[in-house]
Amino acid sequence: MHYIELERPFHLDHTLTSGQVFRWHKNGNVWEGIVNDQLIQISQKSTITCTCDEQFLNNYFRLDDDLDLILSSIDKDEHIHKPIKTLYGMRLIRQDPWECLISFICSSFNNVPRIKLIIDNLCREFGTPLQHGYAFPTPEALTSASLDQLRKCGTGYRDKYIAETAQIVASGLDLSSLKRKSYKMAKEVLMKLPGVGHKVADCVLLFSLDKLEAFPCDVNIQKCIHQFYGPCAHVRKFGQQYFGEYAGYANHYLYHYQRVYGKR
DNA sequence: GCTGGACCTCT
DNA sequence: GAGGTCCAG
Repeated sequence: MHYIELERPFHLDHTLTSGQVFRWHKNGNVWEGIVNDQLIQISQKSTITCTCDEQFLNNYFRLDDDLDLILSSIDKDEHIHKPIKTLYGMRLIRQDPWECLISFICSSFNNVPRIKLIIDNLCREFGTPLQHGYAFPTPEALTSASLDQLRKCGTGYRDKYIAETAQIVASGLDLSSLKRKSYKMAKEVLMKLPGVGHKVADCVLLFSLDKLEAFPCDVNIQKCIHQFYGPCAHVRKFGQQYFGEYAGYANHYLYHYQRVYGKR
């Protein structure tokens, strides 16, 4: 067990409950999740207690991002200021691109509890058994699954998207290599995959491919933007231009704040 | 490039 | 109705 004193702002609960990852759950005050085939346990009081080392934390939770600098750059008005104050310390996570891609293909026209259920099922049925739980299924493992098996996991009409995308990735599409491409180029590649439109592509770019200018537009974000900044035809374009190179952080603060505090 | 309808599944 | 995408027109 590692005890780590962080000098940078970090709020574990906000980060893990903000809807960017689907395989973490909280036992008492300890978060448990499987990342890269490893069971990670982590809790936060004044310091971090974790089964993983500091290097893992820095990479996975993007502690190398200068959060204060980023937040001050997106802190343009009262509408974003409130989420920033309330959720201060929330960070984007650097996920595995493949897991992120399949997770967000499952997210279309769906809700978070069901997304989690589908992913749990896929891991149990097609993931390598580990000491505690299951690894996320490999592209090859999902390629060998029948549509019927996928659908039994609760994927619904997304079964064929998953199967076809797995086939393409297993055939040699290197998702990680998209990190070296521009936002625009990487997005073009992603949007050729079945089940991947603008929104899913932007989630994968933001949460796993280091494209912090990505601005995923779901119904919540559209509601926020229209409510705060008036009707505009192109919400994504507006968000990226208004908030700049860290638009993705602005997006996620708005999104999570809207989900937790914006319900009426 | 834009618009409207269908779509698994479960509350 | 739920964190959209696909297909036609």
